[in-house]
Amino acid sequence: MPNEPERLWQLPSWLLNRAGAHATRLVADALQAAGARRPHYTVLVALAEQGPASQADLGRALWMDRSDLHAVVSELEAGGLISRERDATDRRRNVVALTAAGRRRLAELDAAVVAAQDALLASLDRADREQLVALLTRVVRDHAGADR
Amino acid sequence: MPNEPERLWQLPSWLLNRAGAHATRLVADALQAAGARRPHYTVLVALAEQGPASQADLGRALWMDRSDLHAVVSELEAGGLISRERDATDRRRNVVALTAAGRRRLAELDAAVVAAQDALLASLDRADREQLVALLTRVVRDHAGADR
DNA sequence: CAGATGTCAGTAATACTGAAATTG
DNA sequence: CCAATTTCAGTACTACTGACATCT
Repeated sequence: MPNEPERLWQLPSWLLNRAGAHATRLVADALQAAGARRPHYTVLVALAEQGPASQADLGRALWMDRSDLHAVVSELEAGGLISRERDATDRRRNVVALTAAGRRRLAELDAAVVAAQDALLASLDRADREQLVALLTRVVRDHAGADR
Repeated sequence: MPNEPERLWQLPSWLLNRAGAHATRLVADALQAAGARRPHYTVLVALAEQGPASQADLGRALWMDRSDLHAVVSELEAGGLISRERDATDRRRNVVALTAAGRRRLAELDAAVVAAQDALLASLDRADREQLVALLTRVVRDHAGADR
């Protein structure tokens, strides 16, 4: 009979991984219905908020590897959701920007992702959710100083 | 300049994934120094707590796939940390149990994992940590009913 | 020359799928 | 016959590493 190992249920890293896997599944399923994956959505959100940016800046803002970001940006460009052009003032950089189609697609994805958050946190009321977000933010921000 | 997209920092699933990735890295590094990986530790903990169990029961208790569990159990057996024998009363099952060497190894790994938790939650005091564990437990437990 | 950027190839670890063989 | 268990082969996604060419 499968008992729940209490030591694991007291281990923050294990709980984070389990909840994270759960979240990943819910969000991925929601995005898949719209033909996108998690990193694609993340990049679109960042571009919508801070406007055009280089791939290196996006990587630092999103904690994504340059290499993975390159693949995602290429796919988004192929789908016409973003534009990618050489920066005239610094020709090492690509300037990545949302297109009108990208903005429309993001609106669709947003609805799906919001619904997934609700499913994920169904057992928590509004105050609990804010508590959780506040605590996680501190953990993530604390680590953010480590690399960049 | 990489700004932080506020919408992502308000998104529970994103925070969970980031904090989870952070936790995974810290724990994996700690375990690697002792020559183990995360699932190995998890299986050892479960066996130490609930005693001998079949692979199917371990999988359900730990939320691990049968297929992945098979690989982990094989590696632990090769290292002499667990024993694996056919169940005489139900010959479909393997009875997996800790060996003395496994118990010693677990004690070493425990120290490393506890240290990793401290590094992970460095920015939270004791009350905050308990709050976080309580909230995550509710999220995970809520989802637990979904499959098993 | 040192450093940043984008690109490319490849790897490790996790989560998962589908199927076969054995047993209850 | 149906269901559970173990085993096996293979896939998808994420995270990461190392290298290279280009540009500042």
